Amino acid sequence: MLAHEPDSQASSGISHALADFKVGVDIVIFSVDTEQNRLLTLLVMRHDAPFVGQWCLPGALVQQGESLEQAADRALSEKVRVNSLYLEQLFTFGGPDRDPRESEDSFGVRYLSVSYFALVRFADAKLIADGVSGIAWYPLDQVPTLAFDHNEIVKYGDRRLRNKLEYSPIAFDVLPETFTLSDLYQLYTIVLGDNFSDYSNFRSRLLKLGFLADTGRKVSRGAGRPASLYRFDAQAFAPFKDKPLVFI
Amino acid sequence: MLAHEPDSQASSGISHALADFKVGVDIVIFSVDTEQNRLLTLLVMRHDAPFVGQWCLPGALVQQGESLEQAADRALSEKVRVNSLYLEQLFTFGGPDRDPRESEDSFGVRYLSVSYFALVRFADAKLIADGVSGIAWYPLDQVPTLAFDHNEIVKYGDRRLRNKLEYSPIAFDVLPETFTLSDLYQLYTIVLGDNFSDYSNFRSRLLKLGFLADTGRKVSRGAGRPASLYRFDAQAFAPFKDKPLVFI
DNA sequence: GCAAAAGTGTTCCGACTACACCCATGC
DNA sequence: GCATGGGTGTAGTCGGAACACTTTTGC
Repeated sequence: MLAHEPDSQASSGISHALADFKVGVDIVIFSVDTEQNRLLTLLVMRHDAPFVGQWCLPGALVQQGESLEQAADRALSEKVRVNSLYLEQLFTFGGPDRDPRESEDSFGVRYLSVSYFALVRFADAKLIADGVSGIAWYPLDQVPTLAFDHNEIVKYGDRRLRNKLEYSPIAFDVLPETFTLSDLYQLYTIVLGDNFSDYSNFRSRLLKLGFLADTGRKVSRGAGRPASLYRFDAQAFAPFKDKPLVFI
Repeated sequence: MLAHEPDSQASSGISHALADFKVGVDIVIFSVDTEQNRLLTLLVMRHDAPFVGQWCLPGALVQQGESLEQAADRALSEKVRVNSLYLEQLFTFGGPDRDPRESEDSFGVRYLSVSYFALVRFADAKLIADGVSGIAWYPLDQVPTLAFDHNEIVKYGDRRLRNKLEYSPIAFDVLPETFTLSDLYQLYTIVLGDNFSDYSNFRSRLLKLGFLADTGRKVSRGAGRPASLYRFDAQAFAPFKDKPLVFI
């Protein structure tokens, strides 16, 4: 970047002053509650102006010496304690007037948001309740109106989630360590909507690929035949890396 | 973004000061020279410090009141005059120490780069030679060492180009208004490498999809049977929008 | 036994592969 | 005529869709 120096822009007449920025990161954190078959996203309650008392995405402003990813990690770990984590940059929103604080101090700084997309395991994600700020998992279809342009970011994250699910093994970052094939199928159904595939076809396709290892253990959930517990075998998956469209 | 106020970070001890940013946009501009079967990217010569005399991507620093996309558009139109244009955000690079200017003024501002990905038609892309700065199309496989982390951005853009080509109609933003099926096939071959598909199969698959309209005109290029000129029919393509994997 | 959930197998059909072959032009 | 590139057709094969069926559990 930065092919042009600040001075090279002063050449012509009007208002070519560079904008000053603060940079924030906002994270759409997804998780799946396999018990209740719900796709969840983490929201926090704002307790400062602007948008006091409104829900928004977890986020943080980038500090000196801190990388974007570090800031994202910090924002996340302030809100929830996790073991495994998938994190990926989403999109950068940087138009003027997206943050009301800009107008307050006129020539002041502009706020730019680099959004991130995260996946965590629901079972081992412990929310950090600090007693002050509200924090909660919201089913994706019940997300209220959020502060700033955060609804747009959530929508963007949802799109990415659907796409990723189809051609990369992120499902296993959301599922517990061991899971049944029904769990896996449920997950796909929850995210991609019903009738994305027949269960039995889904089943045989995935097993044929050979990176799901049968643990030998079985689990019985209410009535019906007990299901085998599987484990994702990263070794066996390696050859599929970079290859398109493995799932679904 | 910005769930946390600046003051909320001053709570604990050490250096929690927010970083100050200038934001730049850098564009990887791709074009395809169908005459010579080359995939090209546009580079400009730096004539300011740092990295004087080195090639880099076209870019600009975001000015007050300007959106990211506007800045990208400005950076592009300073260098090349085009009719049609495909523009899409790529990735945001924002780690500390990616720009040597940061260290100069110690506590000074940090430079963040939002990279964009652009496609233009080679035939009607007129480079703007201002007599001072060098500017040139480089074959992608001959791109030299660039200033900053721009080589990384180019690599990223190349990946995106390959992916996009497979499931969206961006090819028609690069090809001339009318083109032969060989032109289209060449384009895919140039970008994706040889033997991605048989020509005759590629041909019938695309024609069957029905969004390539035969103009009735033919063109003869040297020996051999003249080829029909086709046109991309956006209307007819509409139903395929949002559907996965149409091409290849 | 019966319902419920897991797991297996089979048939059908469309799509992609890999060719072989025909057509129109320049020289 | 013949080389060159454009365009058409076909047989073989692979994989997904749909659905019927079997197995193992709880009650």
